[in-house]
Amino acid sequence: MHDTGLAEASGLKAAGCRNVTPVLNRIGDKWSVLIVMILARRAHRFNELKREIDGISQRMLTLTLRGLERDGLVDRSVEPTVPPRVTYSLTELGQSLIEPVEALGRWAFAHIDCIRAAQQRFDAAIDADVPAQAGAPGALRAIA
Amino acid sequence: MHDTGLAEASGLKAAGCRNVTPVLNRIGDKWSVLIVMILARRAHRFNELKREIDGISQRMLTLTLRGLERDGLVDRSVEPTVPPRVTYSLTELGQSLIEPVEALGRWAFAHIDCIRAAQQRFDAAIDADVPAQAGAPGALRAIA
DNA sequence: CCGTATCCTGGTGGATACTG
DNA sequence: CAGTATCCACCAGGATACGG
Repeated sequence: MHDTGLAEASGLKAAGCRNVTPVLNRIGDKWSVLIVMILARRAHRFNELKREIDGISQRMLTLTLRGLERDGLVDRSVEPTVPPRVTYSLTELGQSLIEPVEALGRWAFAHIDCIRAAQQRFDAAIDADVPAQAGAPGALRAIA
Repeated sequence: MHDTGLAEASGLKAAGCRNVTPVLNRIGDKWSVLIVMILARRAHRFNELKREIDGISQRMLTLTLRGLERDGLVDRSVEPTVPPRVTYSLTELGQSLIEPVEALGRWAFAHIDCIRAAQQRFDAAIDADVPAQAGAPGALRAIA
């Protein structure tokens, strides 16, 4: 395992985390990654995105798009026709994000079964330990 | 319908996203990645983690740890001494997460300046467009 | 030391109605 | 079409107190 990166002893610990955190906040939110992945295929217009995602509110689409634009990941171009024609696309920076995100996606895809199995084992163990009746004070089990 | 690669040029549709989303919810939360990265260096005991993170509440530490354990990323071992000695460490699965997360970390580190520059440009443009007086209805600008 | 139970607040995000 | 403005429900998560 090459250790070129973050987890190296002391140096990058705090520094590395402080750099990753804001990025995580962005890609960790409900819609950003999804939008980036959709725009990775091709540029989309506003309502095109809204239809494709379906489940997102206008508000959140606008907000997320603004955030991505602010971070320089997405480009917003307006053709001053009437009605206005607004097209969203990935910037170079945005495209460079695809690779690490896909790496994560591949990891998720590769291990999803493993994770689900672990979850079921865990939940089963809980039930075994706690044959408790309804209403009994549980053990912080808001996990399930 | 097994799509081996997540995002071939045109690929990555809903199926891929549904696999990534739960993972994103985990690594996207406030503490999970941080904990995983700390445990990547060495196993820690509960209060050791609490001290190292400092800013986290017991509640969230417990909750996050439980979540990671449930997903099979973290192993919790209790030595039945008194007082109890509980040690948390990464499982194999947990260790395999380090690589893609570090990839993201490297991306963040490499582009953080670029992002901050974009943000400042964006904010400056907003201020230029809106020399508005205080109290004026702004344009969804809860971004800054 | 390692948690759990309870209370409470602030922010996230959905629904809805309105505009250019 | 492409947003904005406003209201509101929900719950993540901090503070605190207690228990094995």
